Amino acid sequence: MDAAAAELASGRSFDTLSLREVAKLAGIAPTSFYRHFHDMEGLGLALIEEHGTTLVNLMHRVREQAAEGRSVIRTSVETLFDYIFGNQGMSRMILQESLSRQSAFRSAAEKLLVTMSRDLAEFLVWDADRRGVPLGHPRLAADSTVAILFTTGIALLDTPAEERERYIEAAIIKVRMIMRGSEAMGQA
Amino acid sequence: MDAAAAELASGRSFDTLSLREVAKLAGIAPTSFYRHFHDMEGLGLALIEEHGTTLVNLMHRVREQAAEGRSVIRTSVETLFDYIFGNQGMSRMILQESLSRQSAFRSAAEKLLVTMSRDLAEFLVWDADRRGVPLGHPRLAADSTVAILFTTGIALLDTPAEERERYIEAAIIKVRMIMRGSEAMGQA
DNA sequence: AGTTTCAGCGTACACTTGTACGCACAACTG
DNA sequence: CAGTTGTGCGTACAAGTGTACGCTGAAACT
Repeated sequence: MDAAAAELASGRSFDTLSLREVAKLAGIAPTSFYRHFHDMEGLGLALIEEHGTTLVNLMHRVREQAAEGRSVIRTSVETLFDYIFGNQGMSRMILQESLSRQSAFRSAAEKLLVTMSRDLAEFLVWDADRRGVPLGHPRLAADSTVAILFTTGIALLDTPAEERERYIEAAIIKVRMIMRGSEAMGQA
Repeated sequence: MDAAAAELASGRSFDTLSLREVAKLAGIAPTSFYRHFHDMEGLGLALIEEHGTTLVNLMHRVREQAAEGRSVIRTSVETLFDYIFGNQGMSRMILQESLSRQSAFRSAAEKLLVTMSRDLAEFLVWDADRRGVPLGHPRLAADSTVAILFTTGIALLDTPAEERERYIEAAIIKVRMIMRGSEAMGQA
C-alpha cells in the first residue's frame, strides 16, 4: 500500500500502475502480491478505505475544535487543504475515481464524498440553528462546498507556491458565497 | 479520433487506451497510426481541442438565445447536461485530466474550463448590470458554477434515469444559490 | 511435538505493448 | 509524364503484463 501510494503521489494514475511494478517497489516478488490482495482492484479499494476514514475523522475533529474560536470555514478549508497536500496521490485518485465509470472504485470514492457532504450538512444545520439563521437546502449547500473544495484543492497542488495563498483565500470566499446564498434562500 | 472517443464513451480511461487498440478499432494497422498523430498524447490533445471549441461555442449560443425568454440558468444547465450526455467519454476525460498531474492534457483541459468560466463571468456581469443588481466576486461565482456543473453532470451519467430529473433540479438550485450568494456579497 | 497457516520465492507461459524498417500504391504537382 | 507526398501495409523485436504451479521456511496453534 505504501509503495502504491508513493507512486500515486508522484503523479501516476492508478490504472497505469501494474501489479508487477507495485510488487517490485514493495520489494516482493510479483506472485507474492496475491498473498495480500486478490487484485489491483483490491489494493485500490483498501487505499480508498484507509484514507477515507482518516479524512472523515479529521474533519470531524476540526469542526469540534474550531467551534471555540476562529472561523470554522477558514479552519476547515485550511485543514482539508493541508491534508490534500500531504496526500496528493490519494486525494487525486479519490476525486478522479468518483468521476469514473460505474465500478467498485467509483462507489468507494463516491461513498466517501457523500459521507463528507452529509457530515458537513449536519454541522451546518446545527450551527445555523445555534445562530438563529435558517438555511435553505443545507444538503445541497454542503454538496457544493465539498465539490468546490476538492476540485480547488487538487488544482492547488500544481500551482506555484507564491500563488497558493491567493487561491486559498479565493476558496474561502467561494464557500462563504455558498453559505450566503443558502442563508438568503432560507429567509425566502 | 472516432474510435478513441467511442472507447472513452464506454467507460475506459484514456491512459489505459493503447495505440494498437485504437488502431485496430479504427481499422488500420498499428503503424499507420503514426501517419496521423505522433503519439497517443497527440490524439488526446486533438480530442480535447475539438470538443473544447464545440462546447464553448455551444454555451455562447445558448446564452444569446436564452436572453429572450426562459431562465438563463435553467436553459444553460439543461444544454450543458445534454452535451455531457451526448459526449460522455470526452466530458469525463476533460474533467479527469483537469485534475491530473501537470501535463499537456491537464493544461488543455484546464484551459477549456478556464475559458468557460471567463465567458460565464463576462455574461454574469453584463446581465447583473442590465438588472441593476451588483455581483460580488463574479469571477469566483463563475468558477464555482462551472466546477459544480461539471462534477454534477458527470455524476449524473451513471444515475438511474428516474432520479435524473431530481438531480438536474438540484443542480439548478445549486447554481441559483451561488448567484444569490454573489448578489448578497455585492450589496455589502 | 506435531501440524497448520502464512508470506515469500523462481520458473514458465501466452499475450500485449510501442515502435523501427522498408515497401506499395494512390493522389496531387510540376 | 516524372516526381513528390500522404497513407497504408507486414514483419520483427525487445520489453512488460497477469497469473498458474509448486517449493520453501518461519510463525502460530493445538
